[in-house]
Amino acid sequence: MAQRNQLKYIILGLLSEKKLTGYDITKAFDSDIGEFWSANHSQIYPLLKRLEDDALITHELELVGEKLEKKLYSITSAGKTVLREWLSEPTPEISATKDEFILKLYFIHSADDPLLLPMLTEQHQLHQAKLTHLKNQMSRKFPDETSQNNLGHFLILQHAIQRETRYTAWLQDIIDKVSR
Amino acid sequence: MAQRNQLKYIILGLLSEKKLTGYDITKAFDSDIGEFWSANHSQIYPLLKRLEDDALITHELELVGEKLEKKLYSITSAGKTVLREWLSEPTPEISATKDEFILKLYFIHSADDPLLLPMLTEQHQLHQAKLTHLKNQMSRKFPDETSQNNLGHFLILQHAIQRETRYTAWLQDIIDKVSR
DNA sequence: CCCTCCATGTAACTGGTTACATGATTTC
DNA sequence: GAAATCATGTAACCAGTTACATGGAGGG
Repeated sequence: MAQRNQLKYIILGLLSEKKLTGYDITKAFDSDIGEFWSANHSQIYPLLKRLEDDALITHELELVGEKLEKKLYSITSAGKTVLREWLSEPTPEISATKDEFILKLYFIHSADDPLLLPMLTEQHQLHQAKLTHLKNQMSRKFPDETSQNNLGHFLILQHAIQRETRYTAWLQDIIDKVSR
Repeated sequence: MAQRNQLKYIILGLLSEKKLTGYDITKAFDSDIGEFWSANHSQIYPLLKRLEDDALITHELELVGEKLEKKLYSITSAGKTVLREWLSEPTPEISATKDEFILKLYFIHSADDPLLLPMLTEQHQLHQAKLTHLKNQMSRKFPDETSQNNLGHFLILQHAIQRETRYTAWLQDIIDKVSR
């Protein structure tokens, strides 16, 4: 997608909470944020430089051990303004959910197609695993059902769990009908 | 996404049903397939050329009126093989659902944030509209609840309707809690 | 004759992935 | 001392968007 840099806002959003290195930001996509977005370090480092050029962030050097200097980035007030503006803007797009399985399914015209059942069971397993993972995340991050100072994260997890629950149920339903 | 060309398979899939021009394929993304995928003609035309170079499709010229020649593309048997192989392959990725609203929500930490309620109501309206549209599509395309020779399309519509139903209910639930 | 739709292309640019490349620190 | 992890970058490439560009056919 050659769209308006959304990664930019993720970085600003993360830095608005605390100071982070490029490496920390990269890591964030393996955990929390990885649940619904992805990015590689090769994309992050150049973007950090660009954001600093635009004065939305700055960095200070921190010495680790003898030689290793890491760059601790923090958001500037200009950066905070840009972030807040983005949050305030309307979000009128409903992304086209590019799910490859759904795409394949579109080209399965008949219930008799021998590919159908294997496809369905594979996806069911995947989404079941994802659901389990999400539920674990939920009980790890929000053990006492209070969303504390992290309402957004709580809601997103809740949303994802509902989505995967619905997805697996849908698949199960088709499996039942097809294999009957 | 710089991933394995999925558009390629969409084109092969569409051509496996009937002969189409580049224009027809472009149009397909405004209706049926547009429900879950998007593509521009500027991406389609060069790809058609590439697929023809790879002998997965061919074209014949058809004269319209006096001068206008349109290219009617059809799939070759090599193309059919490639399509079938793609359908047979596992689909082990769960795409990261890049939903900008979800992203924004992640950075809303408190229920007191004045941006929260407007965001929620905006999204509720959008997804409600989408749901209505999908239901219309369903009754237009499958008026008598039989999925005929188009099982895949039927299932995808069903899935999308369930997804949007779930999405709007989730939003409504948060709205109720926040505005209470 | 004008407007809409049919029809096909190219160019410039941005976003994102994969691969290349290097070196320090920590842990076992 | 070896392996895993921390830490930062660049280069090549592919996917996808926006804009540029052209012209015929059909309907009113």
